Amino acid sequence: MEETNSLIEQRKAKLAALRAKGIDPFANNFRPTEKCAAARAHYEEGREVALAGRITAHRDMGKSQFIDLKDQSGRIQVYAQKQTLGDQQYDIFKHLDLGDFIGVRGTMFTTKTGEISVKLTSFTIVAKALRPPPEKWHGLADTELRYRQRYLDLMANDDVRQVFLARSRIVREIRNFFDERGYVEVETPMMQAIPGGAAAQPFVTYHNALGCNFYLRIALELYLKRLLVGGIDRVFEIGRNFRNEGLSRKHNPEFTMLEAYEAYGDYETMMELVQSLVCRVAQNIIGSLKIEHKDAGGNVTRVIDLTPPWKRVKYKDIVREKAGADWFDISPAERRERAVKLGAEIGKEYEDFEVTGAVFEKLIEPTLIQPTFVTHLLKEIVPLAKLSPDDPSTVEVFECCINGQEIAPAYSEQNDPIAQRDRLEHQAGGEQQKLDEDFLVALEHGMPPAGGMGLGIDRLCMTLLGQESIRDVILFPQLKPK
RNA sequence: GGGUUGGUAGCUCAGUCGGUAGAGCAGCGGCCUUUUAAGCCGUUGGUCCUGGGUUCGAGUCCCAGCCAACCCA
Repeated sequence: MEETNSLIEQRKAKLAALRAKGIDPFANNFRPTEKCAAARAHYEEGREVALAGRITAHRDMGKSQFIDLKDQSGRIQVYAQKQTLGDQQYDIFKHLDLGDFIGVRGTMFTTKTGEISVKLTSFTIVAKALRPPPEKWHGLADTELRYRQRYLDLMANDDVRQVFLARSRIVREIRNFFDERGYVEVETPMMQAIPGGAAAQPFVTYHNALGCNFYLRIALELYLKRLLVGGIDRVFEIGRNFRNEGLSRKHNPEFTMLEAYEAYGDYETMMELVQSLVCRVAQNIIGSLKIEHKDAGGNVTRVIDLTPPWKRVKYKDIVREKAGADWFDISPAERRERAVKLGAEIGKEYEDFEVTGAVFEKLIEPTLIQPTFVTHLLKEIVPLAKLSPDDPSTVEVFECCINGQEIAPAYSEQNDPIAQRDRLEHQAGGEQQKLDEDFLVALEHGMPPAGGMGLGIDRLCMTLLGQESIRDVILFPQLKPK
């Protein structure tokens, strides 16, 4: 059913009136010569310009009109006089609506209040808007409308638009970084018969012609390692992962992951890489290594200082610090009891290492606001990494935490096919179909030793752009269909 | 899954103790040829999220549901 109201009816009537005058309200015959921001930047009294954009404000002075014209680059004021346009054209111009797209030709001048403007000589309606735009001063505030109809959010809220333009620049800068380091960007399957590389619930879909189920990928890892086997020594991918889990301020079911693998590197190589990457992006895109996060009132709530070198701490050490120096010496039952006492939620089915993991997640991770590499996690947590030679209960791994969130895990990749099979079989717990046999075959053909890392692009953007919700760095976050 | 808060005009929001549904912006008409959240005068516009209930009477109180944000799991 088509929803309607009197404002839409009025605009449709205007549309019909324009057509009755022989005007095409959706004419595609206007070619702007420059953007609004460029026109303002290259001001020259009397210079002729042709600009196109949306009408975002309208000030009626009787025999003259002011409008604000806005395109992707910014806004510029357009001034129309009855005298220069003639009665007919002036009347049409006067009855344009907020939200309409028009093309304008005119000459540049400065008003007596000092605003660079365009004195209109002619205009073309290129897209009539049939619905009114959001309120000009307060913008669009309703979160549900902002997410469901993001185009309204982008048109009304300039700070929102800036966030997404910055996200685009961040991703481009990441690509430049890897390109300069000789990495090859690839694309691997999103639909996988066996979803591997992480512990997460996948989404299932069905392929009609092949007659079988596929899973949407939960990680990029196993395919990128196949490429190491194939001889692509430095490889990365930026792409969507899908995890069938709850939604929250920090979780969207589909999210963007960066993974990178470098042959003959290890987790230390990756540590340097993550630190350099994040610092470079911050410096070049945000313009600073000190990132301010603000509350709704604009007060600075915390400052994240990315200045290297970042703090390093071993997982066991930081756990001992918060959970007791004897944490790893007491019995699993005692650990469980103490974890509960410390306020961690412990599921009945949790294994011993998961109890420690819960303590880390609940008590430690949220406190790691400044960038910190937590290294040498327990081997059970990361089955695809190499064991540490000096403590084989841990692996050569780090988890990079910033802003109280994990944003980048990395490790020295396990390339011993027999050890890898043992670890994966142990993790699968006898469920043979969960084993990606082809990945193990690939390893048996020989994979060079390598360092690998993953980095959540959405969370990096939250951190760098001062956003407290993942929905504010994803253009169309998942919502329940209405 | 649990808790808290919210859903009123196209948008941003008021709505008192249960008693005729309000403002600003936007729209429409009028005045104004350098305004800029333009101004002034007039004016249109409502499934008060949905469905029940209580009541002489419900935007308001009660119950159930839907959607969202936040917190917790």
